[in-house]
Amino acid sequence: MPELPEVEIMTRNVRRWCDGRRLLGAELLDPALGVDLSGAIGQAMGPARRRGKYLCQPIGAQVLVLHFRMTGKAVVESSGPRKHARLRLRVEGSPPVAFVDTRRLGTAALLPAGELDAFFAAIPMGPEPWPEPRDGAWWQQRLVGLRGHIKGALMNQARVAGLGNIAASETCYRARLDPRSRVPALGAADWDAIAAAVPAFIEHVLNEESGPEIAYINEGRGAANPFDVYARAGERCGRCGGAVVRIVQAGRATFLCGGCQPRR
DNA sequence: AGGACTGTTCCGCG
DNA sequence: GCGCGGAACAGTCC
Repeated sequence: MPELPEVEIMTRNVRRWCDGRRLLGAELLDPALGVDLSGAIGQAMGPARRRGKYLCQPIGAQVLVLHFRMTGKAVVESSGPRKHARLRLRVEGSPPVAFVDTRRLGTAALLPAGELDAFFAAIPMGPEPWPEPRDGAWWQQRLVGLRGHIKGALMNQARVAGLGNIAASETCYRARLDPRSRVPALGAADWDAIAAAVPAFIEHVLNEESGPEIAYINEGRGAANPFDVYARAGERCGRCGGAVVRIVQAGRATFLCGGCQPRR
């Protein structure tokens, strides 16, 4: 699924496609999505915003909340209907905007704008790591009490929102930290390194992937891999020349350089 | 054929 | 009670 930077890109795109325009119609192509937009037809759409990995699109007095899970995307259908579209919004003066989601794990909800805060309050989701500056002390405080490895801790949405499987590997790489290091073993310098690595990674992805549609590196053969270690097992580390390896943590793939990410 | 996959939630275990 | 890891969800692509 899209992680924080990809959802940020999609949010900016949706804002450009929808903000200030009227919703002319909605097609629910996958009833399992379970969202009824009939009451929102004709309403003006406001600026989309992001919270964690959620995208929120105001429509009149309501908000459409999307979560993309593993394979979801918000796309503009400028060249016709897309395969795996689950929901299509017809937008005044703009091509349709579709929620495309191959594996259909994504979710959607439509709620009164006034209930959005309560909606998020009911989801265990910590504060945003970006764009507000966060220092090492902030990170240490957010992850205090966790005893597992740092990679899993970085992905803990209840502590800090938005970082996913790729961000966790890439953050550890940038921080020169073995992702298997236990949280209690980290020192002040490690927390500072994490604090610097996270925004650097997010902004790198925003620069690399911004465009009308985010690309999954395992999708087709087109997209170049914008990451330093993710999906680069067997390649050389661009920093020390060591070998990038793939390991499994909690059932998920982790990538790291065996040469320059010592364990704490 | 079998496994992998940018996420979340539920369950059992320690 | 809390934290952790595995399984399940689902479809496609090697």
